[in-house]
Amino acid sequence: MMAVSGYHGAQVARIAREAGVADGTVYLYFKNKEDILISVLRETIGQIVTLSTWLEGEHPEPLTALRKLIEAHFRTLGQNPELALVLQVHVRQADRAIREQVANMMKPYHRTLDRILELGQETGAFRRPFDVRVARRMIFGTIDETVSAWIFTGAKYDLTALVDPVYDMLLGGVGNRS
Amino acid sequence: MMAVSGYHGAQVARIAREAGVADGTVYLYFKNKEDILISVLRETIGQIVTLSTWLEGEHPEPLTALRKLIEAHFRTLGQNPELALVLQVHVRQADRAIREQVANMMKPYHRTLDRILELGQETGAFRRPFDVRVARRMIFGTIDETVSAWIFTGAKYDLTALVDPVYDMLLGGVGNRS
Amino acid sequence: MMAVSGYHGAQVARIAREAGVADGTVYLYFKNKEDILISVLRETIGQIVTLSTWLEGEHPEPLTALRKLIEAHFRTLGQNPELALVLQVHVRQADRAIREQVANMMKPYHRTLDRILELGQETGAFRRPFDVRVARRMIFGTIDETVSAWIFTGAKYDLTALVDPVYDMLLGGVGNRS
Amino acid sequence: MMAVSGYHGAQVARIAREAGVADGTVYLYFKNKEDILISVLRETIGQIVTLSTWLEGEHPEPLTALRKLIEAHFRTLGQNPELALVLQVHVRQADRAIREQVANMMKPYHRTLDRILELGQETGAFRRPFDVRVARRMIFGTIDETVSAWIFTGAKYDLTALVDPVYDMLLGGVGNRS
DNA sequence: AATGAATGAGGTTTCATTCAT
DNA sequence: GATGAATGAAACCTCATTCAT
Repeated sequence: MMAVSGYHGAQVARIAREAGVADGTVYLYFKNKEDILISVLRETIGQIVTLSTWLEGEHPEPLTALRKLIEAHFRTLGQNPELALVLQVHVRQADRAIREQVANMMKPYHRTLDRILELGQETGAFRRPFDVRVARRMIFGTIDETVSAWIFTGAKYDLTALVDPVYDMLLGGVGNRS
Repeated sequence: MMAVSGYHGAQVARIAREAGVADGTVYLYFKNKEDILISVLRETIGQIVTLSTWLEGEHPEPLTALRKLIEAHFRTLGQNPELALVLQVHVRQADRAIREQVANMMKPYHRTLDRILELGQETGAFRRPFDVRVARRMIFGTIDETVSAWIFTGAKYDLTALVDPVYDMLLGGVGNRS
Repeated sequence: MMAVSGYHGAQVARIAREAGVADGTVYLYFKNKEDILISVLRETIGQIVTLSTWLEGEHPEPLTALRKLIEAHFRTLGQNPELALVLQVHVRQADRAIREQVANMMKPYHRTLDRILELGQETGAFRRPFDVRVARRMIFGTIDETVSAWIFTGAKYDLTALVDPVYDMLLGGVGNRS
Repeated sequence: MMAVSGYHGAQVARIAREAGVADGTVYLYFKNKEDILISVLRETIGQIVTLSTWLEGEHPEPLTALRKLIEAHFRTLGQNPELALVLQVHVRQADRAIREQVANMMKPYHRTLDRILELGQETGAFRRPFDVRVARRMIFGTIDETVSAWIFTGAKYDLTALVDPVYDMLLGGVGNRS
């Protein structure tokens, strides 16, 4: 009951209407408006986080793990532009408290990335030396910017088609090493 | 008079208070609330955009141009955390109209990046093949995420110290090509 | 619910208070402040206009029609001093846009008056020659001034008692033709 | 200095600009905004009132006096549409206190009208019986409506051309006495 | 005498939240 | 459980008025 699908970053009245219930009914399921956003986020972010952790276990090879991670991220949001909109746009409209909660939710994801990177450096799959935090921010920033660009242009193309180009780009960088 | 330094994101009353003037005074210098934000942004973004264009002309060598671009971006925002906060946080809280104006302001910057990338591919400074848009989003996304991380942790360290690590990361990627 | 009786001319807060509801409640029934005034006017003017048109059809005899018109006008406003106050005072405080809408609402009334006057001239009930517009303005101006005087003195006496004196006055003028 | 010509029913800033002085300067000549309106009114109404009293003395014959009165009224306002606008429109936008002051200023005018009417009834120039107040309201209402119509259509035609038609109308009424 | 930048009270409108039904 | 009419705090903005220069 009361699927939190229709969060458009708008008035509670609109959320209620899109969920097909009365305004007051919303408050039977959520404490307040902030709680609605948090719930939507927990659901979406949780999905990505859970998937990333599971993938890490499933694919011990760092290169494969990284590729699967990107794929999971793009697939999850690509299948649900509405939720991507919330994540890329509306979260940033929220106040400090919410943004901190989101940051906390994302932490496992960042730690997974860190572990993949560290393991890859140990196994020689990734080159040395680089600061793991810098690399993590590059990976996350690139994914984030790619999703945002996709959202802002109207989510018209297939996001998963960018998994390999982005993966290659992150792996090889722009420089010509030869 | 009425320096636009104190834009902390929210009510006109707060902006006025932080600027040390009465509510109504704000409207002697700005048409409306949106105008305040746009003004702050034009100033900051304009600075980055102008600098990037100038740097491109000054440094014909693509690798140097890219490094200088990152340096200019980090230096401009690093010197003014307050404005960085507006750019990284408050712009995204604004409505569609403002975000589109910001996107337009940023276009020259993106085009500069594209030109640097294309030139680098021609001269062999950058490797082939890669999609310029994907590369541009990686570069911009990485810079953006790096600045955001800096802001969210309280702008405590020196942002320009990250110019070289980020530059190297973007150039080499995470992969081990040997 | 939310009878539009309590329009006393000024702040929405006052209108709300006099209607016994909260400020925000007003906006459940009216789009904005202008809409409140327009609604009150449409109701009152509509009543007078409708009545005048109906009377014109009912009483083909121009003299009777004119008398009935004056009676209808005085009776409608006489029964509702509050609405008369709005019509005689507050409309004139409104901006150009509203006054033009009111002028449009009144047009059928003026046309009815014109038709009665023209018919009366043809049948010989009214004297020739006179400019219908001048006559119409005399009739309307006299009615209007009579109502205004009644309002400004506190609506203490019975307005309908003036139907015959005004009717006689308009018919005979002040001059002594003998 | 500071001719009160440019009262457009608007902001003090506009009045000041049209008078070619700074905002603050207005307050050297007027106590407050209400005082500006009152001054403009005293000037205009005073002119009409003075003229009407003088005319009454100058023309002992009631019929002539009435005609001269209408002429004075139309000529005064006809020569100065700006002031007519204030009188016909902006006064009615003012609050109760101002309207009462205006009513007081107009009293001598109304008394003059009353005296002319009473004298006319005694001399037989005007017919008996009619209630002087009803007649006065007819005369004043007709004049007022005629001026208002002239103003609202943009003050394009010559108002004084209506002196005789209106005078005849008021004298003869619409009825056919034969 | 004159200025005009600054003020801040007060107006309209929105919308998250409540509660009687 | 569900409703949705009603609420009222709070936001933006205007403009008559003041006062240091």
